[in-house]
Amino acid sequence: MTARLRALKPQHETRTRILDAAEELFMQHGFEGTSMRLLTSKAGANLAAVNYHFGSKDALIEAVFRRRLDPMNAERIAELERLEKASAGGAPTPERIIRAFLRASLAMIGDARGGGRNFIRLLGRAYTEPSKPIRSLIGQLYAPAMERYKAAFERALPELPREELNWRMHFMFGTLAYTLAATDTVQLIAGCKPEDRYDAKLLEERLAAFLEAGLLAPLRCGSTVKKAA
Amino acid sequence: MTARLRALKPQHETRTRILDAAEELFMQHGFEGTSMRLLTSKAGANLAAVNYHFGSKDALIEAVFRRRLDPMNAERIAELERLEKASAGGAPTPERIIRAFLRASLAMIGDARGGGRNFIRLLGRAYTEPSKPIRSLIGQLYAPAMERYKAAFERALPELPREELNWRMHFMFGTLAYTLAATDTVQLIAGCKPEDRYDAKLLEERLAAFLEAGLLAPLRCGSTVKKAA
DNA sequence: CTTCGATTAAAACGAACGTTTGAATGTTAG
DNA sequence: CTAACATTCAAACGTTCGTTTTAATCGAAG
Repeated sequence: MTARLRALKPQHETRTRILDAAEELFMQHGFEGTSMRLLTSKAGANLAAVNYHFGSKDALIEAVFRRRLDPMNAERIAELERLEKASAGGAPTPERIIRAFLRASLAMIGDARGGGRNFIRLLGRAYTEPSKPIRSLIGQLYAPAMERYKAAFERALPELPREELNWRMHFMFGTLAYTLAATDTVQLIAGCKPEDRYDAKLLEERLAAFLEAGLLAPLRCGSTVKKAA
Repeated sequence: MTARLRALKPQHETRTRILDAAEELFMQHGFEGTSMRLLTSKAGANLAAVNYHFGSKDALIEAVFRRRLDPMNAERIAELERLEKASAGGAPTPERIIRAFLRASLAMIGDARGGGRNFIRLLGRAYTEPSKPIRSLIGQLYAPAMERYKAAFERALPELPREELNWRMHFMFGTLAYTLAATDTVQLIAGCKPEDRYDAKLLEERLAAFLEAGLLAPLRCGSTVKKAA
């Protein structure tokens, strides 16, 4: 009991140092490209520390995602519920829902010191990660928030066929993931000012405008989706 | 001279078998996750064959991309030039430019037998690849087509600020890359019929509608982008 | 001070990696 | 047939990987 308490502090210090180092190195070199030796030396820990504290490299990867993704998704859901309460009965507008979803990601982009930026870029990469366990972990961690937002969009866009909504959410998610994951070196389209790239406010405006328009795009069959509110 | 000619057939057989196997395995397990032993055994070749024919694993990776990307970008540019010729002087509409760009990617999605589908998904992953040499290779291979399309969009949307266009092209590219790379397991938003996922025609309609709307989205400052034609 | 549990440290483990080597093989020109 | 060539093959190279082991270190409780 007490023995566990006194052990918590130093344990957590090393644990978080490892998590921070892993976050950055996984982002820079990928999971397989990051060796335990490089990782532990960057964290200022012994080579065996990862296996002692986390059990294995795979368990460390999972811990890296859980540390940030759990609170992030909780925040996303809270933001949505706040929004729904504010609109008292009626459904929030698609734009507001989109902005609520974006906000948690964009807040982390601005957090360069705390490592949030590293994580958000790492996360963007994880969606296209070859390793099946990692992808299913991400999917599983995301699922609750995803369900809530899907339901919110369905209520906001009752005229949009469900299947079309699925696809458009897929597209929206891809745009966000790619935008976040893209690094300075993958500038296929040159010309974005580097200082703007991490400006959360600017990014939110640009992304929200693009995504809202895409989500509300007219259907090919002639009928258009009426803009709510 | 003649010695080179007679050697070409068997050489190319093994080479293409290796390229095909690499394409599929790189997509499934990533570059670092694919060992030469697994790769060569799948290709029905000796372990040393890769180093004999390509020089190294990295050179093989480059060859995998070049084999498909060079003709694909040439096709993209040809499609655009055809479009510009058809519209005789005036700029093609954004929708047509978008569709021209999509077509080359979507044509490969339909090509499951020839391995095109494997490659297109591999390509989607490569944009967020941690390895710097790979990213810069992709960027370099894409650059010529990218410049042409950027110029085409600039002519089609003279009222859209250049910087905004850069961002929106970035978004569009992300949507496409993510959509192509997403595998069956990364179905964060469930509900897409599996048989629709590889239907090039359907995908083109859905993507074109979404991307065109996003590209033409009204600017926040009040002024909107007029739809051309 | 002693004891005990948690943590750190150094060293070694076997396995798998990309690559290289040198001989065997098959194919074609002279 | 023989010589010359590109290709294939089995084997081994040295390195690095993730993990395990065993001993040292530390900090509070008794």
